[in-house]
Amino acid sequence: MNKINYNSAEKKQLTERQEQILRFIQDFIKESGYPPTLREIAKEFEISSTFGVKRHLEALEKKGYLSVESNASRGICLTKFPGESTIQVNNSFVSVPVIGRVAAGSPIMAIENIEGSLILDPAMVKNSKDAFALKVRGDSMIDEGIFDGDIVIVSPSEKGINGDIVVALLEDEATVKKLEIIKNKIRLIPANEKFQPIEVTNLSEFSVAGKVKSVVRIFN
Amino acid sequence: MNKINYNSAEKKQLTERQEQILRFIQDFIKESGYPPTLREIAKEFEISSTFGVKRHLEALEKKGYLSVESNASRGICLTKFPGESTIQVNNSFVSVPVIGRVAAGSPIMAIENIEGSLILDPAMVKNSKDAFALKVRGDSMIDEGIFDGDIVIVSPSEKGINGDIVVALLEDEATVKKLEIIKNKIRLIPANEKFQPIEVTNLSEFSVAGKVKSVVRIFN
DNA sequence: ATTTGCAGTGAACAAATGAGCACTACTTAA
DNA sequence: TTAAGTAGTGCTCATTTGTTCACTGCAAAT
Repeated sequence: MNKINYNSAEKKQLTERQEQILRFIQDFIKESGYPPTLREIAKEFEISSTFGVKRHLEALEKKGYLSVESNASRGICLTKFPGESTIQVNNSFVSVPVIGRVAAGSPIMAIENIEGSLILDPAMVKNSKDAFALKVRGDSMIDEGIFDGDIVIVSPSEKGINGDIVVALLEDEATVKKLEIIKNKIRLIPANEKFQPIEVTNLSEFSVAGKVKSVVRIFN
Repeated sequence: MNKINYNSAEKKQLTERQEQILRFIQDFIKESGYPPTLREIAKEFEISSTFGVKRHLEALEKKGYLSVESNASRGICLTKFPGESTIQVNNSFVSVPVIGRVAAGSPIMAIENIEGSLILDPAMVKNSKDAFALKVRGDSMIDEGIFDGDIVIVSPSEKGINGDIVVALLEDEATVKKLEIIKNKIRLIPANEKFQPIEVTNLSEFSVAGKVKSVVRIFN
């Protein structure tokens, strides 16, 4: 989460001209579907030599805003929007299934349970294989900012450590709670004074479906 | 000559070859950021003449899958996505710019302010053109489940009605608040007892950047 | 049997395009 | 003052790239 801020600190400053040109390139691609040539950029800014443009591109490339393919016409590739090396803008995205109800005893990813799918940024499911989304019911986590109707993104490959927010399967019901592991004792802590912590005694009826990686709320 | 005036609404059938080529072009653009040349396509399919490729493009153009700019290198434009500044890469997801700080007086979408991009499900930006994402600072909306560090997705085309959560620009600062409009009086209501509602008196220094469509929180 | 549409070859040509050099001019910082 | 960074001109040159032509082969439809 702090990642985005982190990079902005060392973000390379653009000159007035460079910013204009970068903007033009972005708009051009938006309009045309392909990047402009050196001469098309030159014409826009009334620069009579392609060489001048080329050096602007080199500057933008050095500062990490785009990359230019040698000897290729229109070989400009926006490195995305500035910053964030971890998020590849290269149209990579993640589609996760949205789980509605968790039926008693059935595997959580059973097709019957899948309500739809959600396209997400890779940053929201970081490193997690087979992530899925779950609609939250109830108010037990409002103090953590997870409300009734919110969607949590769950990484089933991470079973959670002390302090993590997890989706726990307890007696065939799925609940979102904070995991507390102290001296082999497991407790599920709600984030709402009105609810009581749940002590896990019967381990055979308890499992962690996965760790909550992110939360999404969609206003109507 | 057969009639070509088929209904543009119905799907034009592609031949095996045409479909392969269309797919290749889509992938190429995704990978490189710019469309392939005739020769690059020819090489991929081991076609030795650019003419063969050109006629495939003409076929795809007639069938409405793309358009080709005459005499322009890499002048292929997929007709699927006429995107606005919110880059609609295709129908399945949306990429929105993430705004970090909002510099005093500067336009909110100035490049300096853009810290990255976020790929989202269209459902999260519903119908909104030019949507953007904003990182929230401060606790003034915790009762609405919007925490410090959360990312709100903002639709700038909607200026908000009474009761909406909006991003308000007040004296060159952006804040997320609940909008209250009663009898020509505008108030910004925080969702936190510790904060006081803000009465908007000086309309010249007040504007609504957009309505909050959704909230995203990413755990570390 | 003939036409029509699809798929491709090979070559020649012209236009579009990127690369490079030498030189000018302005600003800012050491 | 000198050096470095930015912004540009005018001009070649080599390459890339789209355009076009005549011709082949195949399969399905008429």
